[in-house]
Amino acid sequence: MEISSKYDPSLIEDKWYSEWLEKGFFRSTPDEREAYTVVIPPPNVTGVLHMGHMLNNTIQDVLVRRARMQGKNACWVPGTDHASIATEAKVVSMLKDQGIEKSSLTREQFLKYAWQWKEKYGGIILEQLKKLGASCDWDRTRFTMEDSLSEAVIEVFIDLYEKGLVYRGTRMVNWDPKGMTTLSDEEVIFKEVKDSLYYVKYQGVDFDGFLEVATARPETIAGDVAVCVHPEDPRYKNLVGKKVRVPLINREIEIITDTYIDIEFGTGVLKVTPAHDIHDYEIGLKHNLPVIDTLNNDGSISNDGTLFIGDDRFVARKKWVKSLKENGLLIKVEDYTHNVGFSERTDAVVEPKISTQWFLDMKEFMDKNPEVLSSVISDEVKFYPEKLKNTYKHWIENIRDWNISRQLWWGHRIPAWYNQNGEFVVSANKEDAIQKFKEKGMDVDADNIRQDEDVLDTWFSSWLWPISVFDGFKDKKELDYYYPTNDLVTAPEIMFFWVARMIMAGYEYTGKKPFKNVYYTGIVRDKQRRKMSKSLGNSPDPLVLISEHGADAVRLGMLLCSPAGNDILFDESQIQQGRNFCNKIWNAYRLVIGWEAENKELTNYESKSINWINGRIDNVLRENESHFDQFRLSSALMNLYKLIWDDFCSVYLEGVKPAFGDKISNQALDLTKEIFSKLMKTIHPFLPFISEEIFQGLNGNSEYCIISNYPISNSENLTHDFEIPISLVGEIRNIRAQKQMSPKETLNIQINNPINELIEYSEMIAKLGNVNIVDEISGSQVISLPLKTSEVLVELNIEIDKDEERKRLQSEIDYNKGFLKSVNAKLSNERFVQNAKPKIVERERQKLADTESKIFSLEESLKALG
RNA sequence: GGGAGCUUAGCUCAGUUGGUUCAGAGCAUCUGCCUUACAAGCAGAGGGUCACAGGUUCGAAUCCUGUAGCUCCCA
Repeated sequence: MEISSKYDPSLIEDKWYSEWLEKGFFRSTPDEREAYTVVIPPPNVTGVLHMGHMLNNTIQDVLVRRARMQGKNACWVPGTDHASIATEAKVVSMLKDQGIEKSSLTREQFLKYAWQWKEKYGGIILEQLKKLGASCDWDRTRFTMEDSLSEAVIEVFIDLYEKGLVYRGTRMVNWDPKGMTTLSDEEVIFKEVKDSLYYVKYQGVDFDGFLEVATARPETIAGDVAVCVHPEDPRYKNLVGKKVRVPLINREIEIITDTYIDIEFGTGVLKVTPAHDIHDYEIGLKHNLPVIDTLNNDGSISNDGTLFIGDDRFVARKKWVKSLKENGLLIKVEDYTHNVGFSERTDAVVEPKISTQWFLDMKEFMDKNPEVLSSVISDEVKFYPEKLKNTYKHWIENIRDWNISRQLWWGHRIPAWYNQNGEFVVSANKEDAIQKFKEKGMDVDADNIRQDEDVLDTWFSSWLWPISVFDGFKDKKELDYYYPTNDLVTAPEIMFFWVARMIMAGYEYTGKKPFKNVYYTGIVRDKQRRKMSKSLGNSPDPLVLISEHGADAVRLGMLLCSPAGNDILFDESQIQQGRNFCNKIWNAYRLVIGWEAENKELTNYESKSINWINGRIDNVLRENESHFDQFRLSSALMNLYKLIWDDFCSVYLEGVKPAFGDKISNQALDLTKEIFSKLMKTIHPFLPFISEEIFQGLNGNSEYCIISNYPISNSENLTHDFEIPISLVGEIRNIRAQKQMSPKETLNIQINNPINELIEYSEMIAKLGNVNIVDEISGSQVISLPLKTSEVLVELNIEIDKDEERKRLQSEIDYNKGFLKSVNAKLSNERFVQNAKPKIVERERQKLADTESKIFSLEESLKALG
């Protein structure tokens, strides 16, 4: 049978994936084995796969596959998130394209469209993950808005309300005028923006002249209720308590004092606009000032804004500036760089806004659950990389109440009910609500009860994910087995949104941590370190990459360049490297299955080689255990890459490969296949498809790589006796390259005083170096190579430049003498000999002896050259 | 403004309690090879004052202090 020299992943990937599915290898049910659990960070239900998902899910799959092969009951739970604001925004824009305005629809009509959208696009991303090879238990696929998970969300809300942790309150919140909803603090992204600072005249009422006020937001002037100066500011001391006129509006406001004011900033005078700035709001509360809200929910000027009513805030700003100028009230304009908050989802400039919302009292919550912080500090929940512990600690220690209501329709509707008097109760349904109103002695008219219009923050459902995917709020059976989960693989940017809150929910509702380890991946960037994004067009389509190069190649390309905790700089050439590696393995496979075997003795050399390669494998397995423990997957993969390519292919296979026309002993062939199979198992978590294909091919399709036992390191000792022959081969090849001789040309060498290794491995030296080892070299053109106490003479068929050869030897001697000097210096330093560990001193003595003998041998060669 | 971290080869990064010839790996580069598994390959080579300046030590890429530059997080 002819097998192509080019590995074609398209021929096998789908085949194996469906076979694994069919055999149920991904499925998990509780049994007596140790559980290994991972819950997927649920992607947005209508999202599509991007490079970040690829990295994230490849890592999870590597961990899960390895655990499965280690005999654990591996359970990887997939699912999607309803992503309230993102999905609603998509549906709104889809409807707009069809000429339908959201405002023209009832809640029910809108939700119908939204569910249709979800049915159509929901879960595409999960299908895409299958192409990557993700070994999730698909029977367990969950969705944050399905019935069971929704019930858990409502139950938790009610519970927290009854515990007094959830409250309804009027606060200054972050308002997204584009999404028309509030945002949590975490959903606000601060960016540095170049703006202008306007210096405006506030005319005195009961004094001559005016106050000069610097502001970046002239469009909010109509909302001014005071101007404020620092009590110690000598410039304004005698004006305190007097009045000024609001520019253009002419309303009179008082000059007050507060120590909040920065004397250095602007003119040292602040216009106090409580409706539109958080600090002004606080000053307003302190001084009992009124609130004038000059903006509508969509960011346009409200009736209370007096001027430019209905204009967008940024349009109004320009008009205000123009008008101030025309009226001689604008003194000057300065460039001003400051940080402005933007909505994470819609990128609109966030407006501080006073509104009534639902909050979770975080201080109280943390007092009740101190483990949320202590578990991370003590590594009970371990973060990789560790440095993120600090960030977490800082956030927790400065935590603020969590605004959990959103002015959206797509999501879990808040289970609060209002009577005709505006009083409310919290309960799961209307019937219970009526009951509760009655119990509390409040008026209740069944026809006039209405449910809160708002929905809950998406993260208010995701924070329950590790519990709710096992239906842990109803039934503890699966929870007891799978929870706490083992590893969470996610992006650092959602540490506060999600990771921290899962830890909170975990301790509140199970009394336990939700996971043991959190591995934060980096952000996928392009070669110029730009974040991959749709708008930049620098993000390749992962599915195209998979179809072009194969899933294995993509996985390897992603992982090779993603050291733990670092951003990954993605470049398609890395995937080519992955593809090349697959091809290398493929060709090794072609070689081995093409060998013809016959019944003969295993040679001494073959058995040595087998011992050596097994030792190498054991060594890598041992190193990789610690790499895996530390989530250093790149290092583990690189170890395997070199093990297979350099040790197995370039040294082992080249060494035992029978000469043209010869046959190999069947014992050696069997052992080689065994070694190859072992390597395929070892690499399987990284390259699941090609490893399964080759593993099955080597073993006559009798068993599956995916559920085989992951190899463990058996021997403690790596055989080092290969090193000297290999280094000799290297030197011979080097001479060949320097003299520009063909690799095809066989050279004669003579070994004087051969040390053991050179005798034992003479066959390998001959093969890999393409040399004949003879007793006595006949020619006169000879190069000498000292090797420990032996000397190797290489006979060349070309004239040797004796001067050049002398130079080479001399420089070698000089280098070694220099080295010898430094070793001697150390050893003759009494303080070194006294203070250094004996082992270190002994090492230095050994170096001294080795170098002396090497110099001696080099000098002999130089003499021989005449 | 507050906090955390980083700086090692052209690029991306390792470097574990300070001590093997410790200055490494992969990629890239250069040279020679279509050698019977693989040119998606084989063989070989070059390349770094470990950001800078001090200090501790017998010994510093590693520990301490300062300086510069960069990144991230929070307000």
